[in-house]
Amino acid sequence: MAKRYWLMKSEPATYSIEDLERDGTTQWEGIRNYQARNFMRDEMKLGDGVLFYHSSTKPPGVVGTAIVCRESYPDHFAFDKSSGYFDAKSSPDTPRWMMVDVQYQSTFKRLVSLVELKTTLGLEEMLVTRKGQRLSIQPVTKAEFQLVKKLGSKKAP
DNA sequence: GCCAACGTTGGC
DNA sequence: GCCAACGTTGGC
Repeated sequence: MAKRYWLMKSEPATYSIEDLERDGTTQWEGIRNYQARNFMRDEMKLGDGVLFYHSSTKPPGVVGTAIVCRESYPDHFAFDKSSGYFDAKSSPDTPRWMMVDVQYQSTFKRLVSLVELKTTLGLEEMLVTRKGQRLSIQPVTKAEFQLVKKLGSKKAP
């Protein structure tokens, strides 16, 4: 199975690339959307590349990269009544929600903004650029991953 | 199984 | 803070 590539959104107020750099690795808990869960459960494999995207910020955009370092397992925050991610319909016997762990890889020299993704030849097809696209985990192509990484590792265009 | 109501996401 | 887009829920 060839290595695949993903874009994962996070609100920096909740969890930022700086947090990931500090922690080294993190659990990607709290995904409560079936499509996103299915990507984690069925398709994200050890070693896959991740574009780390900051959402709900000015401006939103890709800020670094990470690597999938643990394949899917139950999101136990769904079992914890005191967690904001609690879901009564998920239990240890029949877990509804899954998560993966990701490992810090790099912080870009500069943010590659959503506007730039939309206007860069070769990136305009990325799901994140589409109106109304809210999926917090999205597949990206190898070419898109490499191009975004290249843009982010250079100073402003 | 339809669909209206509601909640959430996330850019602007 | 607004609101468009979309997903989920629940009555029927």
